[in-house]
Amino acid sequence: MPIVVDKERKRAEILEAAMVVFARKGFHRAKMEEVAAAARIGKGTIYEYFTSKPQMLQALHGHMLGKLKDYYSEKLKGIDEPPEILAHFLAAALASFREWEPFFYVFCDVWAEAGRAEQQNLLRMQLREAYQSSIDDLTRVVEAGVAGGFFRCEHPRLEAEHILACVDGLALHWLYDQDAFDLDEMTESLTRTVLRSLS
Amino acid sequence: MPIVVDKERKRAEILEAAMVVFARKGFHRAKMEEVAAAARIGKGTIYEYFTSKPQMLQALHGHMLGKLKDYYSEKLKGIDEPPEILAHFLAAALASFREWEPFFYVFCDVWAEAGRAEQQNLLRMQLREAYQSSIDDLTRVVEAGVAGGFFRCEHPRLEAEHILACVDGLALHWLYDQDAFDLDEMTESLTRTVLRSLS
DNA sequence: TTTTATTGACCGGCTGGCCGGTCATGTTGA
DNA sequence: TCAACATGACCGGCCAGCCGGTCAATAAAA
Repeated sequence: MPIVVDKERKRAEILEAAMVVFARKGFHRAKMEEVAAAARIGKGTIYEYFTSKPQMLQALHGHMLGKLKDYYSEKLKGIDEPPEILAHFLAAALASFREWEPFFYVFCDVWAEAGRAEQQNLLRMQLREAYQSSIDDLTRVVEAGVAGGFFRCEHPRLEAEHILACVDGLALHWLYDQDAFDLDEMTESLTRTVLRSLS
Repeated sequence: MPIVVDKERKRAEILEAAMVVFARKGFHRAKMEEVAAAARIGKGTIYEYFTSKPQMLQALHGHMLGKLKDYYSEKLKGIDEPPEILAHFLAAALASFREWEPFFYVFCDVWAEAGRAEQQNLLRMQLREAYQSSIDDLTRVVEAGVAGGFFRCEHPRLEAEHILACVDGLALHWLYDQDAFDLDEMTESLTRTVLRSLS
């Protein structure tokens, strides 16, 4: 039998390379050849794993969502009280700007692409689902806090949407004006604001 | 004298056309020829008014910032009390999603481009300045509210940043999942949350 | 053990089409 | 008549995706 390669593993390696290249140059400016070079493979090999450049972006998006999800569950492991969860979530979110900076650049491309695509577009659906699932998670935390007597809140879901929007908006502003932000200060003040608005 | 054209006016017309095309297709997929067709002029004529495609995006961005600014000052005209100003600002902001929808699509492209560009890049500087000036305005409103006894707030600037981030984040989410948002409901709840966090 | 056959993995040169930008050639109206 | 303006055919660089082919590793046969 011929060489057997761990396809899954290699695919992930290519996606890691793609993330670096896409993040730096932008999806449209990045060349498949550059991605290949970054992954130390030939251009043609990419097409053994992905069918097209847009499909690769979609795969990369899924890959990163998975990693971010793992990151959050790691950061929130073993924390039970809703106010604590919220505080750690916000801290993790803002810390992720630095830790996952390349991802947020790619996210800009994804937003730009998905917003224009038709509703059934895979990338767009993936984005919607990820967003809804984040909102769901956050809503549950707020509801648990209300049930436990930690929070007061009439519309947990709307509150969750505000929080998530705030985090995403900060990510955006941070990306193009990093110097204007002190992430630690921002984390502290955001946590204070959020907890206050829930009290 | 030969034909005299109102250059400024024509330039603005081209930018309006560009906005429509860029919004629908995205900056990179949009062709200069399409912009020209939308503006009912020849492709070559575009280059009488703009030096390149990226420069055109930058000009468009400036154009839109100006229109948005006018829009806000119109909406906030004659309103004096800080809580009122804030409420009207938020209402205007969320209403602008619908009214200026194309602009927000273009904004996605601008974010993606500017984030990757070097610090001195015109587009990036324009974005930074617009952001800082919005923050400044909002900070002044909060400070006035504190001075007038309407609000309590220890860090007006940070609070202003949260508010603006929240608005921008909502714009983003709304763009790719409009069905998930009831803008009126969102306006009401956001206003409530913001005013509560300042009380 | 050596030889041959088989197959999956990998590769990079090539090409067709695309598109930003230019410029030679009008066209217009004072 | 001519300056200002408009134009679209054209050019040249670029790049996604294709495709013909190589290679490496094993299995099977000798």
